[in-house]
Amino acid sequence: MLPAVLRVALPVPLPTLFDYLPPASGGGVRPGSRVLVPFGRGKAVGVVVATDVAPAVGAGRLKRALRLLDAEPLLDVELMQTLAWAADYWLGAPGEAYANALPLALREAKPLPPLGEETWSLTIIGRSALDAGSRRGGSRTLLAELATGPLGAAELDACLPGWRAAARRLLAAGLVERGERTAGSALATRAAPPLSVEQQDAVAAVAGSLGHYQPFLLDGVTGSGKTEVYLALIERALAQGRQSLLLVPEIGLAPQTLRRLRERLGVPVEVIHSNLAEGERARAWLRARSGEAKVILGTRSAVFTPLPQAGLVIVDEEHDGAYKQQDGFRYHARDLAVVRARALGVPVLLGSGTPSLESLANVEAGRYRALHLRARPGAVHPPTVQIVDMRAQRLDHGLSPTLLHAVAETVTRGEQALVFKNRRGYAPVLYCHACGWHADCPRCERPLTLHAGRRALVCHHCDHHARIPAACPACGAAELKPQGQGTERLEEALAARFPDVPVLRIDRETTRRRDAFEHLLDGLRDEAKPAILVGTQMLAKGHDLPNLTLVAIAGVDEGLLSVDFRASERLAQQLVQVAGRAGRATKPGRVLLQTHHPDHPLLRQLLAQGYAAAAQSLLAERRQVMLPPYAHQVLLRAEAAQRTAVDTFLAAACAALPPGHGLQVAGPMPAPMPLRAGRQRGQLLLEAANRRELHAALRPWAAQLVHLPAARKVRWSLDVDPIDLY
DNA sequence: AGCACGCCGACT
DNA sequence: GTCGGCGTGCTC
Repeated sequence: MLPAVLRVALPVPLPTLFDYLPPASGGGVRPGSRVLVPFGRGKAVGVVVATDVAPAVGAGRLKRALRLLDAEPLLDVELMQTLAWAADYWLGAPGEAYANALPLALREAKPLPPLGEETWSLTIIGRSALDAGSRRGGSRTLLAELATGPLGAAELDACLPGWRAAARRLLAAGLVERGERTAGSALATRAAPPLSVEQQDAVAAVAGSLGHYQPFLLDGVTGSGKTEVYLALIERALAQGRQSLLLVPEIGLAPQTLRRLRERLGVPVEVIHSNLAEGERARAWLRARSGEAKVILGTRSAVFTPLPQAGLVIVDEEHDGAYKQQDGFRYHARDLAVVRARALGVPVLLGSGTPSLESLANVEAGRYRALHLRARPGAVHPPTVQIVDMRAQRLDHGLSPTLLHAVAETVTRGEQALVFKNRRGYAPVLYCHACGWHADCPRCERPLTLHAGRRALVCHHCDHHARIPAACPACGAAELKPQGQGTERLEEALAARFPDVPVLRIDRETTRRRDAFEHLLDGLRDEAKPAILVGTQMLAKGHDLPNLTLVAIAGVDEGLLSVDFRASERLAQQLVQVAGRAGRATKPGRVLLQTHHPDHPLLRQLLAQGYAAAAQSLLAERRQVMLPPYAHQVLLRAEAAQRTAVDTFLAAACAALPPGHGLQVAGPMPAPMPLRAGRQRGQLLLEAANRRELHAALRPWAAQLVHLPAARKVRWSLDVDPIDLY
């Protein structure tokens, strides 16, 4: 009789699973349990995916697993199936899919951390200290956060980074105390605001599907109250004792969502994202697994949270590219959320004011049901949008008189203006008027961005830094001119123009510290004082600024001219999202859009008919030329120091394609950025109208690539449904 | 991905 | 004479 053999997924980027003899201590090994195994010269923690398999290698090569780590499987059947599906679909290494699903702390051969969560609360003197306002800075903020009740460490991490220092001080002073929270601690709840008819309809539609799989696309403009719909549905799920998973695209959006969830639902909300301390992340994951956690809020990786009592899955801002992992195991959390919902037998709600063309196509095909929120309850009128033809105006650092005039009017009224430019730094090019030389990155052959504040030229592709030359290195001319505008330059120009109004720049540079962003915005939220904000797309998301009435988009032409077929979709989404910042409360909003292409059909249609119509046109174009979502793509990328290594590998990969595959093949060809960080880059794009055929052909091919001799000389990756073709 | 083995340069 | 550079090969 054959010995019982375990098949184990190990955290290595190989397409293989590894077979082991069961640990000496005997049975009880089930799929979903972790085992510690000898691997190579060391040890590794793996997940058992099957027991009693026929070994894939000779019995003599089998090693014995060292130890069973979980008496009860850590991953349930549904999650195991979903992970297997995901590894197969995204042509990933199975071991990497499992590694992605487990918090780091659970990938170690240690006992599981206890489930109870560290909590902090105000003492009586703490409350009087808060009322008396005797503390300052971080301590004061922490006291204020705790005023509504005890908070878990994870929640504090999310809403108040760096809170531990303050907690230590306040603990020593006896103003706060530590506790431990287990299931069922009731929290204060706030009553739900009355829902609009549209919101009620949306809630009723999804609630009617609780208990079985049904995807919904909730299409609601900024300020239309999508979050209230989510909250009402989570309440319905809670009433049935069911768990809800709410995904948001980035950590920055978590604190405000968390605050609202916490205020409204009388249950602890778990937060899972990659900035969380690993111990906390593991605890939150385990509380979800135990069913104790009823509401889980998280970013991309939270899609792997176990949900034994799942009731509902929600993906907020579903169009956001942050849901796609861009290295290693390249899964898409939104798509995986839908697959999980199907496996779990629960409804899934994808929400966005600017839905992805993929989701709109799914509505069109009858796979998703569409729900609409058209009204903006908070706003009297939708913002008025006006195109400013830059060709007809004399520009001051890229700002037209019309734009400057509008900003002046706004701040004179005591209101706030946002100037949007999706470009960091001072100027994207440093240029010599005498000979035409411009500063290029030696490792990417792309223009270096001038950063005046840092007194450096910086490559935004590889972070290469260079000194600013005093004279033109080519012809010796004394004067080099910055060409184009970044946020830094706009900030300078606006500060010079409006010396009496605070000008705040908000981009990756000014918000390096995680809390800085929130602090900057908090200062603008309450008081009705004028200000000018200059920023990149960081400002396009979330963040309610009631006194912001003007959004001035300083330039979008890069998006109109890009070769990437997704650029126009992204541009439309970005414009609508950033325009949505204007006039959210009772004041009417105004949007100005500077462009050199005022007659561009996309802009025209977006303005005249809105996002939905523009998206339909884009979809029609995609259909006509058979691009996604009407065709399916897989991209093989490769890079190496030598171009020949890249070419050889891609040629070999191309030759290895199964004969008669019926796929469209583009390439091998240089990547849109053929040189990056000193490495030569190339790609091979495979396309098919039918996803099943594409996968059938590529599955064996992908497994074969690892064994190509040429593969060892390059760094390569496969990207299924790529969203970026750089 | 790690990790070791394995052959060729500048150092105590 | 060694320490160490990273090419190549393997992991059940």
